[in-house]
Amino acid sequence: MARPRQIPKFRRAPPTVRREALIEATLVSLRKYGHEGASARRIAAEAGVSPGLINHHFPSVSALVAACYESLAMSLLRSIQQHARATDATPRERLRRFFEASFAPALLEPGLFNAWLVFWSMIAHDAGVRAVQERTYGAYRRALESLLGQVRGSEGVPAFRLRPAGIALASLLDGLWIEASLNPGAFRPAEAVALCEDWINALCAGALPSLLAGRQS
Amino acid sequence: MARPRQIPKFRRAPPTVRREALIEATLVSLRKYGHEGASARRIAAEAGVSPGLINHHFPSVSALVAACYESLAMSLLRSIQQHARATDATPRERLRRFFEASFAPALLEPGLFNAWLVFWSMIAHDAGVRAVQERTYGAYRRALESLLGQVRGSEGVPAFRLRPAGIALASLLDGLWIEASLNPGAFRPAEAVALCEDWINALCAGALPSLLAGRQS
DNA sequence: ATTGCTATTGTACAACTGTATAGCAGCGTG
DNA sequence: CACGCTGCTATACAGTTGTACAATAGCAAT
Repeated sequence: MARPRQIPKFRRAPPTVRREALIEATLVSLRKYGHEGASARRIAAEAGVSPGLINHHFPSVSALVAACYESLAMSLLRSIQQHARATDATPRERLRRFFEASFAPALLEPGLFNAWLVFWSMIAHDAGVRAVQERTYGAYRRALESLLGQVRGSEGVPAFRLRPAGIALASLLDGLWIEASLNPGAFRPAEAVALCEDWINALCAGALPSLLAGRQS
Repeated sequence: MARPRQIPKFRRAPPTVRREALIEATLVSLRKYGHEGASARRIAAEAGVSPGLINHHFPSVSALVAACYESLAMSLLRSIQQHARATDATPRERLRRFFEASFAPALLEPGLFNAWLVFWSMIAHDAGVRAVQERTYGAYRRALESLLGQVRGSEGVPAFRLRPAGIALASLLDGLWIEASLNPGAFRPAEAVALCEDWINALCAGALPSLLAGRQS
């Protein structure tokens, strides 16, 4: 007794909305299935859509994954930055909040790490993904340099070279994040935060001489 | 005028030798092609052998990749350790040499990073690879703990918690290695070594309080 | 109610994947 | 020289992949 054509077979959506939905579905698929989640059919299924639709909105699957990479990286950075500057705190407190946000449960979820591995492994072969990597890494580095710059202006803090310090801090954060993702039991988030704070304290105490100004290497 | 059957179509090899050759070919293939290099046909082509031979010597391609992972990780660790304890030096010098070996040109070659990404991305889905990861990470951590233990015994060095310190140092090394692999121009190997040395110096100066003994977190 | 634009589907395509298996052939043994 | 063990090849299989394209159909404008 069902009336014919009561429920439509699919719903149209404006390109912008559909593209965003596909990017979101890609993220879910990558988190769930890792590298195999980057397949057109897997993503389409996750989005509840036919595989052909991907090529209608994106030139290729790689381009969709690249868009997903950019969207995710920028969104995470924004969220961490927002958490860091939420209070009118001292520069050191802002850094601490940045660290805390970097090791929040959502960032340590295993699926996120696997998605990131997909992005990284595509850098070598796909120019679009490589471009996203450079852009997002630059933004990340600039965010750290900005926070470090505020700390450097504080009293009693020796002049250190901002750019290398930012790169070094990014490495430390990445290394701890990867270690925590690969080996969940190795340490607790609070320990990672403490290690980052220790590093900052050492930097501000002049205990990291290779980063002090006036040196060449 | 070629005499018939002058050149044989293939050469037999004892299982041990052939297995080693397949592992070596896998390494080359992963370095060259990244994730796509983990295909049975690609590896077989690299080894100059038919695809079916892989399943004759290994239960599956994943098992071959896992064997390659273990072989490579252990070989690299041995090589770094050997370089570190070559001299009858002080513990601090041994650590410095460990760092230098960790950022030698061979370790920073882009292909190596891409091979590593393949290993890591298989951890989530393949139990064999996961087992290798746990074993090799354990060996790596133990090596660092051993070196750190010698440093801790030195004069004027405060008692620090060995295990967390080893994990933290492993994270720092990994983070710098990844940063250098992803972004070759970010810093030079010597800077990475200097950052590691700075960290050790800070640890020995008691400037990393979260790692000092007698604390719980 | 009909028209028309176009987002969407469904399918076809060639190329690829890992693995199983039947038989060929290298090479040590007699 | 012939035998036979077994490492090895070649092929077949059912599955996957990304992309292209004709046909369909949602839905807004009229």
